[in-house]
Amino acid sequence: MVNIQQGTEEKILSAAKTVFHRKGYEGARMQEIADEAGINKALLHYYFRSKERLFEAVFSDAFTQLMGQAKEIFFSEKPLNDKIQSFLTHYLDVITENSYIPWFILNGMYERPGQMKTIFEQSEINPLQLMEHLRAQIRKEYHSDVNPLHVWLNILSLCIFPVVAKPLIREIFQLPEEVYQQILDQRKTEVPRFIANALKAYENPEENIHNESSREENS
Amino acid sequence: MVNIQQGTEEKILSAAKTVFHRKGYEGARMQEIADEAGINKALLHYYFRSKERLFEAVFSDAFTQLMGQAKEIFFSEKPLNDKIQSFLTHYLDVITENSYIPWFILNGMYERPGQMKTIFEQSEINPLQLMEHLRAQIRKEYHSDVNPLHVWLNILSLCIFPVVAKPLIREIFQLPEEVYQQILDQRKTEVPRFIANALKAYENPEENIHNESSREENS
DNA sequence: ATAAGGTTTAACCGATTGGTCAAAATTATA
DNA sequence: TATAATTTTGACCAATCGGTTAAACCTTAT
Repeated sequence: MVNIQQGTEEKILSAAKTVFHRKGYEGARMQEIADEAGINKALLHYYFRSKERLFEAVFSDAFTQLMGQAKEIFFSEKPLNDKIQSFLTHYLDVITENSYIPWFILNGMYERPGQMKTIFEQSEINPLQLMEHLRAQIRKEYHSDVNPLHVWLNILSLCIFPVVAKPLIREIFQLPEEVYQQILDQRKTEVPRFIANALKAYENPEENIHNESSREENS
Repeated sequence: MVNIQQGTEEKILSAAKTVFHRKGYEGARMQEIADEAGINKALLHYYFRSKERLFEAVFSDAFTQLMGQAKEIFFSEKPLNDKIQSFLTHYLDVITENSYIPWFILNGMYERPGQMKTIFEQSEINPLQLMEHLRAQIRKEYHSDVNPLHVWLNILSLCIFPVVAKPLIREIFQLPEEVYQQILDQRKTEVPRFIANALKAYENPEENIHNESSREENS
């Protein structure tokens, strides 16, 4: 009984993931999800009560899949260069299987902002601890007091944006899928190198508003 | 007659922009656009025939507004550092008035990929020329043969992603609107500096697949 | 064999949606 | 002033949508 029950529920989640990932909450149709799962539409409500709850289940899974391992990577003791390369490798592996995941997560923040809050509360990410860890690492490896939030934003930007913007960039440059994939593969080494070079030459910025507003610590 | 006609059409475009920017194609309602414009819903079809055509008109305007001046900036003879700062200043000014524009454009590529093609064909962007211009400039200013597409992707990533991901980052870090705005303002100088530092120390990558696949030119 | 519980289904519902239309109102022209 | 052209409107349409329900079916327990 348990096996059969989990079978249907997991089929629904897998189908919902496929449809929500490509079309977002508003664009997804419950009938399409049911068709994808090979079941009657009423079963969607039997197991998940509503479209919204089904979406939240899918979003939570996606966020965990993308950011869960990122936490381990960034809290490890590896050099920053290695961390970035590990994160990019992990991230691009996730993207290979779920190419819509970054757009899906960003889109979820726009379509259902209120509902996403509880998912982050459950994600156990401690951003301030992450910033402190990053700050200490930058000091040790690059002798710089740069605001770690900017560095972290730069790392995320360089890793995630080229994937999210893939349809746009491919259209502008008329690039085939496999050429763009090669470019993304190259970035596994390009991005860590770019960041390492930037940090090597970094000078302390004149002011540091993030520190002023969130944590009183200065050295 | 002409004045009155343009008045209604422009009211529709302004209202459509407001609604499409926030809710995307699927989430926007024609009745809501009509309400926003203060007119009867049938007029939307009288002037634009369909929801899709109205969306395309709005998308085209948005793309021109965001990337039109970027072309001038990047084809100018200014130093690269100044170009990036100008682009960021322009970009953040556009964002101040239309905060959803970057997401709207990226999202448009996912929601209506087919329809966006004609808009790029009309945009008169010559990406290969832009890449050559950038390559020459990097050689002259930084004595590097780095693939300009990577540099350009890096510039776009660092400029655009923090705006697109604003809801996500603010949620993760629990940042108030004005604190995040200050962070974005800081990036007007942080990003050009980060890029300049990275380029100063750049070493030529071992392989260069973009060149292999699109242009046979090597030095 | 029967009962209970869980799963599944076809049919249905009310609400919403993009789009249409004939007529009225307004504006422009002769 | 009369007519033509354009703009605007209220009413309406068919299709779609998320969700519900009673009944049938299947599995498990007694």
